[in-house]
Formats: sequence, C-alpha cells, structure tokens
Amino acid sequence: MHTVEMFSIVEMNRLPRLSALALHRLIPLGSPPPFLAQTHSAAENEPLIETFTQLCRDGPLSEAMSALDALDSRNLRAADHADYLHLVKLCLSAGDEAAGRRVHRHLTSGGHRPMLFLLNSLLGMYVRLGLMDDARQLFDALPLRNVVSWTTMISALIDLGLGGEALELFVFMRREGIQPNMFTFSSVIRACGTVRTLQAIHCSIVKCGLDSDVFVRSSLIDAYFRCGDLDSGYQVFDEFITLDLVVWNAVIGGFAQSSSGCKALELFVQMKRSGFLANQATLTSALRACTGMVLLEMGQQVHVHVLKYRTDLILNNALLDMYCKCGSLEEANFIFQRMLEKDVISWSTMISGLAQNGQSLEALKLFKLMKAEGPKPNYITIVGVLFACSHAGLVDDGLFYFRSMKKLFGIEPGNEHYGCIVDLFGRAGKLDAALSFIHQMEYKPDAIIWRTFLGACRVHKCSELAGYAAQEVLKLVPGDEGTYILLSNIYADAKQWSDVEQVRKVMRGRGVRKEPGRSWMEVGKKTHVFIAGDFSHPQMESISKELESLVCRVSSMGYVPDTEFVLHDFGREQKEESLRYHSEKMAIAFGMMYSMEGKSIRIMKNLRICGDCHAFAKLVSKAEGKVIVIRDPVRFHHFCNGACSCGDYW
DNA sequence: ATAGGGTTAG
Repeated sequence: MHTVEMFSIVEMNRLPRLSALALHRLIPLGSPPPFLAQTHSAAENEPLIETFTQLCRDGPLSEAMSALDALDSRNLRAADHADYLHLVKLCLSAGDEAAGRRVHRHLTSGGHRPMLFLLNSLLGMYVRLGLMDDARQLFDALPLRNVVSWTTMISALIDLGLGGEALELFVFMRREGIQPNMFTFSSVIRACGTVRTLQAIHCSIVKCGLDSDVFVRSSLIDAYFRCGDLDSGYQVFDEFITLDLVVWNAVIGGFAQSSSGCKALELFVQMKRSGFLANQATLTSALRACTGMVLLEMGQQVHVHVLKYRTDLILNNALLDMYCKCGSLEEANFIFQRMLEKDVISWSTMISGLAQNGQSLEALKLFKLMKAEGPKPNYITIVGVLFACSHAGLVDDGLFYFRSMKKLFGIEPGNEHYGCIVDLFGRAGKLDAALSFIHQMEYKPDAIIWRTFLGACRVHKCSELAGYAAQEVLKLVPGDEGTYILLSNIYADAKQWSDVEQVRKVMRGRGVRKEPGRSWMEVGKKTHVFIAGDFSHPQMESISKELESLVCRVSSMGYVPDTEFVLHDFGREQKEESLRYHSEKMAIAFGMMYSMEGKSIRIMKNLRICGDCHAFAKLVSKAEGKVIVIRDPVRFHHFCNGACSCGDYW
C-alpha cells in the first residue's frame, strides 16, 4: 500500500534520465579483464604495485598519481581494492578534480570492470567535489546500481536543494526493486517538503522496521519541525526511550527554529539535567532560541557553556547574532574582535547587527573593512548594507551599492534588495521616487514591497498613497491584519475618522482583529509580559504609581502626551488614559522599579513603538540617567540621555 | 569496502 503512496508523491511525467536504463544491458561485475599482451613478468611488476600501495596510503597525491601512471603503462591494476579507496580519499582531501577523473579512467580503461563498490566510491568523490555532471554520467552508466549508489545520488541531490528530484529518484529506486535502508531513509526524509510526503515516508520506514535507527529518528524529528508539524516531531522524540545526544539536538533545534523558543530552552535545561553534555550543535540551537526570544540573560548563561568551544566558527556566529539581536553591541563587538576565524556569515551578522541597532555608519565602515580584508560579500551581506543605508537616510550610498552590486560583487539584485531600495526612498520621504521604482522593477512587486511602501506612507503621513498601497497588499495577501491596522493608523493620523471607521468595519466583517501591543522583559530570571490596557500584572498597583510619577517628572521637562497616536476618536482624557497604559510604558516603569544601578533596561515589543512612547522613553532616559533599549520587530531603539539611536527616523 | 541525521547571517 505504501508503494502506491510513494508513487503519488511525484509527477509521473517528469522522469529523470535514468529511466532509459535498459536492464538487459547489465554486465556482471568483477569479471576479469580481457587478456592483454603481457610485456613484463610478475616479478617485474611486483615492486611497482608495492610502491603504489604504499603511496596511496601515505601520499603525497602527486607521487601516488605517478605510481598510477606507471601501472597504466603496463596495463596493471592493483589487486587490493583498498588501494583505490585510499587513493580516492587522497584526491578528495586535495580537492583535485583532474586526479579524481584520472583514477576513474584508470579503473575503467583497458577493458577492466571494477567492482561496484569502487564505482560507488568514485561516485561519492564526484559528488563531494561538486562535479555533479560527472556524477550523473557515472551513475547513468553504471551497469548495476545497489542501494549505496542510489543513496549517494539521492543525498547529493538533496544537498543541492533538489528535494523533488531526490524523491523522484527514490521512487525509481523502489521501482527497480532496490530496498532502501536506514542510510537511504535518513537522507530521503530531508527531501520532504510537506507533512503529507513526510507521513508517507514515515509509514514506509515503520513498515521496513527502520524507525529505531537514531539517524532516521533525528532526521524525522527535524523534518516534522521543518514542515511545521511540531506535535508529530515532539511525538517521535518522546517515543525515544534511550536518547542519544543528536536526538536532543534535533528536537531542541526544531523548537528553536519554530517560534517555540521557550520549549527549546526548557528541553535544553532538561537535557543538561539528564546528564548529557551539550555540544556545539546543542549550544547553537539554544542560542538561536535565545536570539528568537531576545533573552539576553539566558543567552549569557548559554555563553558560559560556549567557552569550552571558543574556536567553533558556527557557534561563535550564533553567539554574535544573539548579542546583536539582543541589542548588546558591546558584547557582540567583543566576540567579533577576538574571533580567530571569521567567515562571510560573521561579517554579515555584524554588519546587519550594527545597522539594526542604529549604527549605520559603523556598519558601512565595517563593510569597507570587509572589502579590504574580509571574505567576498554575498547576497545577504548586501541586504545588510542596503538596510544600513536606508535606515540612516543615505540615499546616494544605497543607490550606489544597489546599482553596482552586480559589477562589484557579481551578485544579482533580488527581492530583498529591491525592498531595501523602496525603503530607502520611502523613509527619506521620496514617496514618488519609491513608487516609480516599484513600477519599473524587474520583479513583480510582492506583498513585502507594498508593505514597505505602506510603512513609508505612515511615516510621512500620506493617506492617499497609503490607500493604494494597502489595496495592493490585500490583493496579494487577503485579510492581512497588519495592513488593515497600518491603514487605520494612517487615517487616524490624518484625522480621517470616517475612513478609520470604514477600515474597522471591513476588519470586523472579515474577522480581522488587532493584535494587542505587548512588551516583555527579563527581570530576576523571569520574563514579565505587559499587554496594552491590561492590568493583570500582580504588581500593577505599584507599576501604576511609578508610571504616574514618571509622567509627572518628564512633564516638567516638556512631555505632553501626544494623543495623535490614539486610534479611536476618544475625548482627550480618554486618549491620555489609553496612551498611558501602552505596554512599553508599563514595562519602562517596571524596569525603573527593578533595574540595577548602572544596568540598562531592555524591553522587547511585538509592534512598532508609537511616537508618544518614543518621546516618553527619550525623556525618561534623560531624567533618570538610564539607558533604555527597546526592540521592535525590526530594529532597536537605544535611548540614552534624551536621544535615541534611531535619530527619530524609524 | 562504498552511502546517512542535528548547528550560523536577511
């Protein structure tokens, strides 16, 4: 029955080349080579073979290849197959394509027919050298294919991101009657893009009795998480009686990448309690969970464990990102400076991190340094650079990098780059330029482009263009909550109350609800959450008092509640009341009550900060001599001594 | 003998 399932996975009309394989052409393997004129005696050949054997094991590759030439000149083949396996390994570690192909020719020329496992090892070599054409040719020409040949090809396709073709190959393999084993399944699972496909494969695995293999398990767990089926992923994890470290890593990694960072960290703690020693992969996932939830203190705790692996590049990159995303640039810089090895990800992370934290000029400086002494920038690096330009209002620089990225770095501009340029024009108030840019882009503008433009309309209070942009977003993403809210905000700004009401009516009609503003912060190893207009926090009474006295103190410095940011057409008092209990104001008050001398207050927000709270935070930072850091979904605001790192430009 | 899983930047 599962076979039927499997076949439905692929479109049967797109068959790969190997379907042309004629089974009757199959030649038995390992048959002796045809007779050739013997020009040398066995005694004369002996030393050549011995030298060859030695060199294949100890290298260097160049000398081993000379020994191979010597064998070739007498049409000799080493009797010990292991010699060739060693030689293939030498070619691989030297990354020498020519030598690899030469070994291939040696093995198949002169009428010799090498054993299948030797051909498989050549296949693996081509794959690892990135020579897919050679691999494909060899695979198609194989006189016989066993489960290893198929598995090698399948996993190669997956690594190239060709999951669909890998699945097709899997179907063909089964059709040729080859039984998949745990090696095959642990690979093929990675090719599953949907829960349905995954379930079909999972079903086969159970039927083959291979579901207890750790590799298969960890692969399954990871895949369920990737496809968004957290429950099944966790179930596979849970059924495991005897854990192996990697299984922990798969499930922690899975939760860390979904939005369940909490669960990931919970498991991380549980894993440590069970006596497992976290390795690089575990710690990287744990850091990612901290990054996702912006938990600086938890991240710092994980950092302690990282010290053991202080040279691990991936881990250092994750650490770097964690500090950037948690708004702690001093620590990020510290890590970056002392990393012995930095790759393109390290540089890109730091550049974006600086830009997201309002230090665009520093970001561009670092980019210059990268060009001088770092690795070659890639697609993502340029996204960070353009982000820096748009957020600092550097229109000319941004346009320069955008226009010359192809020539300078060989990178074709993609969606994200176009988005940055729309943002670049939009933020700078050049709404017309942004719009005509959108209209003449090579890409069909997607929802993100239009949302970016809509955001610019909000900043520059342009309600006419906003209506148009919102329409375009809703065409692409019907019922998009954020768009309705942004639009109603813009109309409220412009005091077009009837339009506000109109939007709200549509929202009600479609069942779209406004997500309440939410802020959270870590205090005393606990995460405290504040929701706009919600008074359920146990210390609400003292928070309210603190807030009142803060408002009083900053009022003497000129703070006037800016009720423009209240959406409803309330009376003034009602507006001030609703403004006072914005979630970030409550969080600021709470932070003032509990923050330690000399430490900054760090607040996370689910929505963009409103103008009134922004002004309030600036004044509090001055009045109280406190650094306040607020992270919204896109960037950080560092409030210090009455000013914000965003330069009031967000 | 040849093939496998979990980890980083927008």
